[in-house]
Amino acid sequence: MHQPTIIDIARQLGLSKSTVSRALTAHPNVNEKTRQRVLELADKLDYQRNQLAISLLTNQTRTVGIMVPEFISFFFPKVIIGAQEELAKAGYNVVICHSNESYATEVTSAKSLFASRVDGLIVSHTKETRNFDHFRTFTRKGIPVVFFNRVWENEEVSKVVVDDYTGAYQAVEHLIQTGRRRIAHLSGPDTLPNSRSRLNGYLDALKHYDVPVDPSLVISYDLTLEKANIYVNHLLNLPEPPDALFAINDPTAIEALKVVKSRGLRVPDDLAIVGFSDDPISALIEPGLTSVAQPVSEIGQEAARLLLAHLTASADQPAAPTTVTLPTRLVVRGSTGS
Amino acid sequence: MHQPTIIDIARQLGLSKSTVSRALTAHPNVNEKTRQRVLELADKLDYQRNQLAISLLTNQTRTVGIMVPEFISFFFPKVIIGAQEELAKAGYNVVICHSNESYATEVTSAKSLFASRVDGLIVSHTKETRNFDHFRTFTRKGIPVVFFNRVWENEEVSKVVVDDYTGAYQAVEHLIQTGRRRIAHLSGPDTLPNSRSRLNGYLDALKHYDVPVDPSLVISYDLTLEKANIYVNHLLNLPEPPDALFAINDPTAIEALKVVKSRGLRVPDDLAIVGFSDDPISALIEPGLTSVAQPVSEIGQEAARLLLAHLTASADQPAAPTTVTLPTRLVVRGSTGS
DNA sequence: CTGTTAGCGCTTTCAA
DNA sequence: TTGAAAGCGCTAACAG
Repeated sequence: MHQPTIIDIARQLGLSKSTVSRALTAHPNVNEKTRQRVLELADKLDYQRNQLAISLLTNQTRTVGIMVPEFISFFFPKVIIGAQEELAKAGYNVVICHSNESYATEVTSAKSLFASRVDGLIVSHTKETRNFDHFRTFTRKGIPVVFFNRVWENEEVSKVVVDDYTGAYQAVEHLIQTGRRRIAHLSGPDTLPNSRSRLNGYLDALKHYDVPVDPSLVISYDLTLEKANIYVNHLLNLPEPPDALFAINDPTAIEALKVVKSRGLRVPDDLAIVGFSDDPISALIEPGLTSVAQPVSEIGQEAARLLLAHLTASADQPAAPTTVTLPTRLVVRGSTGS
Repeated sequence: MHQPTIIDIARQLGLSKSTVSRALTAHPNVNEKTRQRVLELADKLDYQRNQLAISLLTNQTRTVGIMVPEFISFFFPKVIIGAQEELAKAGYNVVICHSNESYATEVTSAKSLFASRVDGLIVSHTKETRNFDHFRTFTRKGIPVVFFNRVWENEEVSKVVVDDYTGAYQAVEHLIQTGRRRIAHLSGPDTLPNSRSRLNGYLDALKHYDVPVDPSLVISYDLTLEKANIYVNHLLNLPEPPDALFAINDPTAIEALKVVKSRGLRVPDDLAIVGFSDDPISALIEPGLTSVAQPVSEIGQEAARLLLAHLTASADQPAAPTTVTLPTRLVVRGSTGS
């Protein structure tokens, strides 16, 4: 099972390996006839270049790592595809790692990506991540890291986020303007910046419309569906239950919808519901789920563009860390209206 | 931005790089004190081993490539996660490629994975793939390739499939037993083996129950939702429209459901619908979609196990190509019953 | 246009 | 227990 190398080709053709290398890499300084002979034999031997050797030598792999906490929901796969398209145009390959929301796995993956010398990193971290040392390993060595969705706060790295605050604000505004007063919020862990931004949007909308904030209607939880189920039931069991729910994301909102239905209540009459991200499922269920849409593919594209900017920047002319904020858009469906 | 190497450590400690290498790789023949000194300095310098160099030398990357045609639907991500879990246990990393159903992309990805010397491959090919030479590059060099879902036919490679035939048979049997006689089938391209198996299950079920086969009710298409929409409308416009539809997959079935509803018809009264794969969405929509469930994670785990068997087999004791067939299970919901 | 040489970072004999 | 040397497959000066 010996894999042919340029030395095999060189020997069989009575050439030096440099010439073979040149012929194979479309180097100008090679006799056209020589190149033909090399190409032919390479084809015949089914020669496949060894990228490991090249990367070791050139000190670049032309590979980018993408780290996400999960990729079962539509969001992360779509971001990845968006990023991959941009990266592919520039000749970069992509290695995808999903941590399954586990900090330990994230650290291991980061180490492994570093060991295989990726040229850059695009990251949305786990909900457990509080220590970012495994990413500092990269930045300290000048390997660019771009965050999206869940971003490394107070750090000089490029980031792509959406306007979570305004998205949340508009969602709650919509609920108020359609007559709701007791609006609950199922929020994510406050380690996640986007979770906090959405909470702030919620609070400010209430404030702006003089709707009193009831702390018992604001619950922060760990984003598991089991907990969502428990908390929605808890809210509905309250002596004064909410008349609306703004959920941190669509899976939570859909879980809420199931709970409401299973209790024989109606959406939106008994509880209006708004989600976040506009998962395609939202349009398929009944009633349709009102949701704050994010430009998902664009997030990936933007992250890739920022990374490429850093990748192509020269050492003496480094690209400055940039934060790109993309707009959200409220999509109104049956879960909040008629 | 110089990355420290074992030579840096060796120099600073007045050792040879061999000793440093031994200390770092937990080799037994190193003085414990020496090891401590090395480990300490490595930590201080933030030394990270260069996997490229190791792979080049050892001729193994401990990396496995997984190639899928898409990963927006729940199926492929879940297979990947299942495979990844198994592979991680054995100390293998995973590189994920999605071809976006493009043959050209698949070929490019395969070349790139080969160039970076993955130790093995797990593949579900695109619907366009008819030429498998890019996979033969691997098998010919003794690099194991395991197919799943969409498999390389008539080839001595390991495969993981589900019992598509029986799944389809039971779906159609269920439709017949609940009183349907004009059962349409939206089938996939006949380049895909599983598509043909499902078609055969459909045909045999009709035959077994003496339901005449009407060729105008069997439509093979390219799996795009736009076409699905057109063909469902076409079927409903027939002078004698079908009273049931067996769809090749859940997205198609859900598209059909939307079409039926948009025409003011009812499911299942006017058209009963069955899908394939039991996408989680199927339980969320109304009516719930009857579907043939596959053991998705197990497909990935099984594929990983087969690959590992090949990976750990010695050259003189190679693992034999094996085909694993996993069972399907009909999940009945509102789209075919009350 | 082609060959020679050095070396990317690491592991692994073979000697000491 | 440690060091010296060879070499994985390749590219890139430098000479010729």
